[in-house]
Amino acid sequence: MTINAEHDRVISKKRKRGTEKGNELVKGSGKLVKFDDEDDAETKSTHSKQQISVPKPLPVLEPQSNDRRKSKKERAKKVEKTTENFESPPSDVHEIGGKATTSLSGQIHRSNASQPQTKHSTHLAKRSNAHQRNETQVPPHLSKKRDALLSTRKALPIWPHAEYIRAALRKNNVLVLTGETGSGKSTQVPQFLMSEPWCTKTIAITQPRRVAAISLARRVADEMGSLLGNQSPSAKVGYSVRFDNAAGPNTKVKFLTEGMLLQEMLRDPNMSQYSAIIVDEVHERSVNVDLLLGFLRNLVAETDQGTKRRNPLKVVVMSATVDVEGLVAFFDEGLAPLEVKTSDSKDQHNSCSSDSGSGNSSQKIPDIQSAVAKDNDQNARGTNQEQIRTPRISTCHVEGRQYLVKTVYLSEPTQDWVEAALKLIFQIHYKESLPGDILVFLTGQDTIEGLEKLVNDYAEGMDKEVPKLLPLPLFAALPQHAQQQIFQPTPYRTRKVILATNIAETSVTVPGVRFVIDCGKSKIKQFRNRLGLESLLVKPVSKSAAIQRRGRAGREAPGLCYRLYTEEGYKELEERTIPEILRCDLSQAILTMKARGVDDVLNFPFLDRPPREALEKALLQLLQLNALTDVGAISDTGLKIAKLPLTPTLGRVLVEAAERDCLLDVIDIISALSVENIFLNLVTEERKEAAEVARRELYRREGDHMTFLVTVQMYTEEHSDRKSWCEKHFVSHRAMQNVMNVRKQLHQQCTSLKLLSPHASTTSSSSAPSDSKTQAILASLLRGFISNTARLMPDGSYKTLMGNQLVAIHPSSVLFGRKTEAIVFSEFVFTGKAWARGVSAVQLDWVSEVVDAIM
DNA sequence: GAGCACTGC
Repeated sequence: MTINAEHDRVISKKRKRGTEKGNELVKGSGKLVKFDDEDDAETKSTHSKQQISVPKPLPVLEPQSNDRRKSKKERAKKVEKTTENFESPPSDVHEIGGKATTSLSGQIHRSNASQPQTKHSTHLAKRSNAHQRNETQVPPHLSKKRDALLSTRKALPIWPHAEYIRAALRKNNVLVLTGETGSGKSTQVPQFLMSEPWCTKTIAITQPRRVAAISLARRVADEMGSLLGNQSPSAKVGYSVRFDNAAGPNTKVKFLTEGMLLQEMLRDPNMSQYSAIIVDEVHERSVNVDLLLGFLRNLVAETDQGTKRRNPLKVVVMSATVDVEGLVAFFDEGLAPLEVKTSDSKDQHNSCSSDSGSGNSSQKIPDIQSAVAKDNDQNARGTNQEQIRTPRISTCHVEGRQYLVKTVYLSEPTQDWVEAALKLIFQIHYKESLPGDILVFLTGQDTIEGLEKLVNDYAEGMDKEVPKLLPLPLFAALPQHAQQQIFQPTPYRTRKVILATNIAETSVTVPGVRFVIDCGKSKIKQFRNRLGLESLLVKPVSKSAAIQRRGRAGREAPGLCYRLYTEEGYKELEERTIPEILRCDLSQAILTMKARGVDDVLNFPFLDRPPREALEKALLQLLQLNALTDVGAISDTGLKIAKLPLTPTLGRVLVEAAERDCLLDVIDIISALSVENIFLNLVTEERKEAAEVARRELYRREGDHMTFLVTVQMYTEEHSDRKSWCEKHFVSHRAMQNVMNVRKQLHQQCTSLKLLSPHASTTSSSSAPSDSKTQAILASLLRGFISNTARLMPDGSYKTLMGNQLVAIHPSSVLFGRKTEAIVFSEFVFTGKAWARGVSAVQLDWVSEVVDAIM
């Protein structure tokens, strides 16, 4: 049943029944099977099953005010009690001193350190304090904060492992550290290492996302009693993300995004300013992290052989889930074969492991264990003698802090998980007392908005005694202020229902969630090499993603996770999400490798090796862009492109524009292409029509790219009130601010790459672009996007010039519905149909001109 | 005729 059909059904039913309310919902719903969930969802079959009883009559709800206060008090009591009984931190104190929760605007909501701040006077604390005193004068308010935080730090599961971690890295250059959410690894490990004898320079610690890098840096600065790098020259903690560098001359611990470190690596291949690189959140397996690990493996192998660096580079690889063996083998294979011999390699794998987080267990330092010897290594050397492996890669595992979450499956599979989710939302709402918000994982904006409407419609008919339901959508394209709503305190007698995409899986931590509903699907991007087309389709999630989603229910208290699929369905899921590097267009990654000096990309140490076809396709593409020479070496053009924060195609467009004397215009266009949609997505017909009129002065018949140019130009020329200019034209002000950031960065980089004269004006000509200018701009676009061209067919459809692939102009394009002899487009996406987005009209002979120039 | 999950430089 579609959302709309369901919606109609609901409405008509509501009209008929009037007062029967939400109870109706659960009737006829598939029965749910419930399992007790220990740690391991995979072993369910042995667990006792129980049928969830379908709709109880309306639960009698106690007066909420008392109820809520009482339960809070009770919980507080529980914390105290636990603290008395155990030396280890109470499990209620979740993530103390660990990650700060970040909202999307970068605001930080730190978890309260509810740990009583008693005076600890262990020798560790003394040592730490004395150490700090000797170094610099710390302003009193900073040292006060630092001392207050110390007890919280000591309560972290990772704290007892400090000495082990230090010893491991004194002995070996590589440490693989697994630690679950809340273990404190991201904040503590750099602090453990910074006063080590080998640590004469900076420690870098990478994060996949900007907000994480910034909030962790703030947290660690507080813990160390330091300012941030840009606040004072003496600051010891800093961060570096795009558009925001807060690292100072004395920065000892530097948090940065993976992409930022890769860029630094292009300038300084040996990472000579760092003593250690900590790569965090490796399990997310971004393309950047895969490249980093490959580069680091080579670097470690080089320093292992005593070249280039004075002190060997230390590498810590940190990951949440366990693929220790794989990571250990990965780094070990890079090292030179060892001469010595030893007994059975299997027994050598003893690692440090925390004692279920109880904290006081591991004061004794375990032996540093060795990497597992690889069989094929031995075979390669053609000897029957057993090889000795001196320990070379250390491992360590630290428990996290997570409450138990029960998992509930459907007893029968369902096609309509929107309906199933709707039923469950109300079932939970009627059955479970407050507080406890619901987080629903859905696939996209469409289903989210559909379900939001359904929940609202149903909720209208609820009894007045029943607490209210507040559905809140959450997806990346949602305006900032709307996203902020999930961080607002829940109103009195209300339960929030957050309807989210997988943005809530990693990027945004939603507070207050006790119930998770997981539809088991998500939209996955997959690049098709042969067509040069990326598809975005709804696919089943992996087990690890499902586990991650479930974990969102247990961050503040024990929780419940409802999976809108059967237990059998769960077992059939892939173990892990396919790493991005196996799914994406590799041209940018390959260019980065070439720029970093990797000549033989086919034999680059990939953690997961992309298929040869994908690598070759990317090489071919780079060759076509003249980023590589005929022999496959990086060209001058390629080097320039690699340093730009753009895909190789867009980088090539920019270089071409410099030659065709339209660089400033093309920078404006590319800046607009680099951010999310600059034109607001409008819902109602009324607003859509109003927008059509208001944007008339922006739209250009040449297509989207010239429209972007005019929009950016008019925006920059608006000096009085840009915000109201945006409102007037139904343009996203936030997107335009991002455009201006990118534009400024591109101006700077083009200047330093000598594509732009330092004296050039920073604004493109304000008057409407002449025909010849327009043609130069479109020719530059064609140079990069020559394979993204299509011609009009007699039947009115478009087919790509290379590949004869059917393609339609996307409804968001200003050329939507228009017929023109040929088009060039900057995006080629398949979502049920092949769409061209970012489309410009061109003439066929321009296309052949560019083709001739390339051949 | 109809629609994009999420990061990052």
